[in-house]
Amino acid sequence: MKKDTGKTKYILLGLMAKRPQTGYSIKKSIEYEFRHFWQESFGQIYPTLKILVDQGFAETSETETTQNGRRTITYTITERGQAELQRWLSEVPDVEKLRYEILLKVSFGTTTEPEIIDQHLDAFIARNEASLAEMEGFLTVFKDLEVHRTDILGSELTALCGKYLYTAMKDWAMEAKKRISDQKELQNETKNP
Amino acid sequence: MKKDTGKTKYILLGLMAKRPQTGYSIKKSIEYEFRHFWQESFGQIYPTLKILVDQGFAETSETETTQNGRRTITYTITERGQAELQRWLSEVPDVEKLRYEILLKVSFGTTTEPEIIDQHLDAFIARNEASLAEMEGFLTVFKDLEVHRTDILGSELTALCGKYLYTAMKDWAMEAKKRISDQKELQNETKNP
DNA sequence: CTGCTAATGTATCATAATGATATATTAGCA
DNA sequence: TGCTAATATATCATTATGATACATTAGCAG
Repeated sequence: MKKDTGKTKYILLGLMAKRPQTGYSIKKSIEYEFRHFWQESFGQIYPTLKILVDQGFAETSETETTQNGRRTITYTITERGQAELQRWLSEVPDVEKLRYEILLKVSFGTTTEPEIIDQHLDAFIARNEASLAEMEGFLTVFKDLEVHRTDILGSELTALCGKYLYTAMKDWAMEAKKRISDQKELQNETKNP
Repeated sequence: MKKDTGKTKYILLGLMAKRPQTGYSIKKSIEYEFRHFWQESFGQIYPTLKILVDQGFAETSETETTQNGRRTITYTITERGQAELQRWLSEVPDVEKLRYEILLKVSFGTTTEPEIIDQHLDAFIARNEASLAEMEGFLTVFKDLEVHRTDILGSELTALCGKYLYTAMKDWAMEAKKRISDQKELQNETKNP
């Protein structure tokens, strides 16, 4: 009987609050704006949309065939859905969950395989620099838009978070490389005095 | 037939490579050292340990009753397990997965509920400051240890990553608070000129 | 105008991960 | 003596992930 949906429910409601959405457009929106901090799969999105309708938080304007002839189901948030979104917003957010595989490798491999770890760190730095550039691109776009447009502040703060995060991770990786190479030198000195 | 175990397998192997472990000690080790960047549940650990034995990557020295009389199963990494660990170490690590619920709330709520978001950000800052202090505590301990001990470099780099991360997140949240309050002021000015 | 690929769209499934809970023993402490 | 916390193994329902299947259409190259 207890049909709940974890956190997926709320990102769907939040996106529907901006405009009606299809399952596909929700997936694309998350990939575009939240990819770096949140991810959802079709396997979560479609079933959750159905549950939201069951619970009265969303409505379908099922246009079996759109102007193009392609079958689409558009979901719109209801008033109850709006209320549910507000209720969730006022709750204290959960502690964030991270899974940094590179950290496991660094931790387990620095002493045995310093060269490999060094390569991983190089790739990690490149990846973080790319993300950083993406975030700065967003921020430039937002800055160019009208100052008084309040509806973009949310997106701006998301990009800003990315900027801080990716800068920090890049800096960490550079420092890590240095410490690993320092250690290697130290070991060489002890061997060949 | 295809019995795989995702990433859980490798953190278990990595920890077993340091010393033989029980399921419980693995859980505690992860909570102690990797909590901030990786988490595993008993629901993953115990079944995975069995699979590792099946696959020949670990061995049990099943002491049905230890010195204390409590039943424990100690798992030791095998040579095959060591090889598997090395194989994984040399693979390019996956892109990290994050789930920052606060970011969703900030994104969906800044304009409609600025006061609530401000409170969430305060709590977020406090939480990140606490984690930062924890990381700095670790780093102090490591610095006090012998310089030539290479086996702690991994742990040190983990803590350092935390230091960078939590500093960045704290700074972001402070900046976010400022921008939200700036926006509120702007709105008030337009209302009462 | 034909054929190819990419994008849009809905949907499911096996696998993996989470969180809670059950069970039992022992250590420490008031 | 009785309480709570820690140690230890284990399972289960719920959630989440990643891959795949299927169908249509838009755009483009030959």
